[in-house]
Amino acid sequence: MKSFRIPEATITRLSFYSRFLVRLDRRGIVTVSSGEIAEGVGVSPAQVRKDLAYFGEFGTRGIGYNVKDLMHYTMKILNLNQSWPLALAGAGNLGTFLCTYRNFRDRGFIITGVFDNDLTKIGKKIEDLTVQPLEDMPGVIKQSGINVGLVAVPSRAAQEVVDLMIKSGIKAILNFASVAVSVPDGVKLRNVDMSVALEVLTFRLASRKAARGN
Amino acid sequence: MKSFRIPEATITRLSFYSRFLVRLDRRGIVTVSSGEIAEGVGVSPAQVRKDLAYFGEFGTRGIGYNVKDLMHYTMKILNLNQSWPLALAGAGNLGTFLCTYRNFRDRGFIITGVFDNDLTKIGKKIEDLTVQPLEDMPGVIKQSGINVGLVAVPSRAAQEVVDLMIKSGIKAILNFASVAVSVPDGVKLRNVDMSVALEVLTFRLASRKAARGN
DNA sequence: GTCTGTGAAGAGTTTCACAGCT
DNA sequence: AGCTGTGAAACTCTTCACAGAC
Repeated sequence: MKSFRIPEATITRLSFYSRFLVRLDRRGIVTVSSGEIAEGVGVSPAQVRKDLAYFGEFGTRGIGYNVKDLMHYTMKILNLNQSWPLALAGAGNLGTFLCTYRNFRDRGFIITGVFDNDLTKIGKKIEDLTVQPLEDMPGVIKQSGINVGLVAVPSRAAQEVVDLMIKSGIKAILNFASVAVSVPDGVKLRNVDMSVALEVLTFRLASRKAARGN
Repeated sequence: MKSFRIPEATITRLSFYSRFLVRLDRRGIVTVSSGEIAEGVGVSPAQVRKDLAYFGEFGTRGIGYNVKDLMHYTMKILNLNQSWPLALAGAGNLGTFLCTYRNFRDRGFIITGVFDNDLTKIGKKIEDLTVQPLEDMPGVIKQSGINVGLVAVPSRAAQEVVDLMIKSGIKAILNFASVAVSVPDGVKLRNVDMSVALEVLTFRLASRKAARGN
């Protein structure tokens, strides 16, 4: 544990390394080299070593890394050795899907409350959850000590919901609405927009004739 | 139109600029400055100007940019002045959600075929689509001239489905499975993993006590 | 005065290449 | 011999700051 500001990209890759190590561990593999990790997640071996070096010395020269140990280290760095309760605003198609999304549960993210202000949705059962009125959200967040919120409401309602979450004590927000929302200092925010990813893809696709590959 | 290799990040931002401009245009706003765009999408004004400069000179000094014109330019750069048919593999929770995802349609991405090899899913109606057997996918892709594929199958099946798509003539793939898949040169690939975004968030959340904010 | 377009400086990230340990 | 950990070099991306156009 040494450095100060760790690159965003390093954290993202750490998350991939961690998943890859879980898979190796399940297959009973004991030792792995930076080259094998690199191969498995699609980066360079030096990158893997540099990324890990931000957090300590986890390997053995001449040998590589112990899979179980490194898996635990990466999980610990990402704070995945605990489970994270989540508050979800929005019970439409996206919200409903997120409740069923296994990747969240597999990594310790548990949706604990679903909220909407649409009367036709309140009371609806999604998996083992019941959609609650939005005005109950602050109480539930405070009572359950939830720190992380998911915003899956229409764009026009996003800022309002974000404000309400922050007032309720939420410290980090994953925003699925395709609009920039503002948060005060100290609150972490990330946006996820699946169609942005598609647009990058179609841009590259069409420019492949003009410029060279990729 | 001048530069050669345009940064990934520039394309991503262009996609945000484009959305923001659509919104301005709907509100009847005629002119916008780089500063206002910057404010609206959360980047610096110089960044906005640099990004646009990769593709040409779209503004007027002393005035700013014409909203309608710049909107059209950005759409054209991203190849969104056409509609893109998509092939979707996987009709589970994620696949079903993607069929209903309005952000895709709004930007011209139309899911044209849904495929699965689960007999309990084949024949199921999702919106106006019917789930077809996976073995029919190559035929549909070729016949409809589909270039872009969405992979929403379980991780273990991802590589197999990707290979099938490529054999069928798909040139770009958006992979939602949380596993690295490999594609030959010339095929574009992007991965989307919503829980990675959450993990970056929880990392920052927990390290805020140790280091300084964000 | 306002705001764009851009070369140059600055900051940040990745790759190289090798010393050092097993 | 094999593989990690790491300074230094190379590269990429962002910000600065100002000339030029309105």
